[in-house]
Amino acid sequence: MDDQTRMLTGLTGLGGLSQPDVGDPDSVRKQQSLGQPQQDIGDILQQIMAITDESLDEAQARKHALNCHRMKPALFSVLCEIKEKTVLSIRGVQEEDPPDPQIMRLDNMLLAEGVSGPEKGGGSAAAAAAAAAAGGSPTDSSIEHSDYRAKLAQIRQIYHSELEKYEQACSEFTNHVMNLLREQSRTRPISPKEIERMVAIIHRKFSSIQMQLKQSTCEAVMILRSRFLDARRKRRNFNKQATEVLNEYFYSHLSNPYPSEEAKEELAKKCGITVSQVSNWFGNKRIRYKKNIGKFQEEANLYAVKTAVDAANVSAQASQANSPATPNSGTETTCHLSDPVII
DNA sequence: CCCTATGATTAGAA
DNA sequence: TTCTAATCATAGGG
Repeated sequence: MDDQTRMLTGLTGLGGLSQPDVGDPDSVRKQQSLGQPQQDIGDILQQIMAITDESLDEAQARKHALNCHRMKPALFSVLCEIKEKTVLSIRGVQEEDPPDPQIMRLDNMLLAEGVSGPEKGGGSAAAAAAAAAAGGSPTDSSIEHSDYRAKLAQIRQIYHSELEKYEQACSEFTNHVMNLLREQSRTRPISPKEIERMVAIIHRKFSSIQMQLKQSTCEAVMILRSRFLDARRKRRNFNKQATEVLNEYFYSHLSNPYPSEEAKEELAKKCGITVSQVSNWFGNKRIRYKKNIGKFQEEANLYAVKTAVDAANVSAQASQANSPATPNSGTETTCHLSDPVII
């Protein structure tokens, strides 16, 4: 609408070209009043005022008339020429900005914290449940962990929905502007470069909003993290079962108590703790055992017996599966003798 | 309270 | 990088 007005006034300014098409009812009076500038301005004002009263259909009709005017191509080429001259000055304004280091830093942090990027473990609740199930019984540490994860997931969700909203708004706005420019390009010359520039400006504006979002998300994660670390400082002992599993492994590999990465992972899963906790445990255990072997002798014997008993139980269970009434399933030999079973 | 056990953190070595 | 060794900070028992 605004552009139409400009177009119309522009044309009238170029020697009343539009008047025959526009159908100005006051054209006669206007010609008469050429010698009186005040009167002329009054007419123009009236015309302008009249435009605002026009219905959309009328405006559309005017636009169409304008586009079909016989002088239009000539005018258009003149405008193109003018544009050609002025575009050089516009080009100088164009600035090239490399990826903002600030936003890159924020991106990296969000990625590292698992807020952006691919979803890990498919949500906090599922992950916590999986951890609890793997560990047999849910430990305090896993509860705290799940709490942290839940909070992080919440932040993550908000971040993503906001980001999506911004992106949608940005593309919508860009589309709108592009359509507007395309529409305008029928009546005034617009180079693709200009459209590109416009889009870049819009994107810059929106990315500055995104940066704010990223910044506040980072802050939220930092606060959550510090609170979680504080909570973690309240050390919880591992549950009995976990300690047993770890000790069993330790004493049955006493000659080389260095579990491989895979073994650590399995132990972690069995105990419902993290791999680094397993590493910490073995680190502590090795050094403390080495420092005072005597103190741990009793424990060592206990676990040596335990593993032996467990082994016996395993074979006993295997035999019981076929004859549950077996009273003394002591050794492998008795098992073999009482049951002709494949183990 | 104190004392010991124990999980976590750290610097530095391998 | 992982591992050691020292150390910190808390849990838990008396």
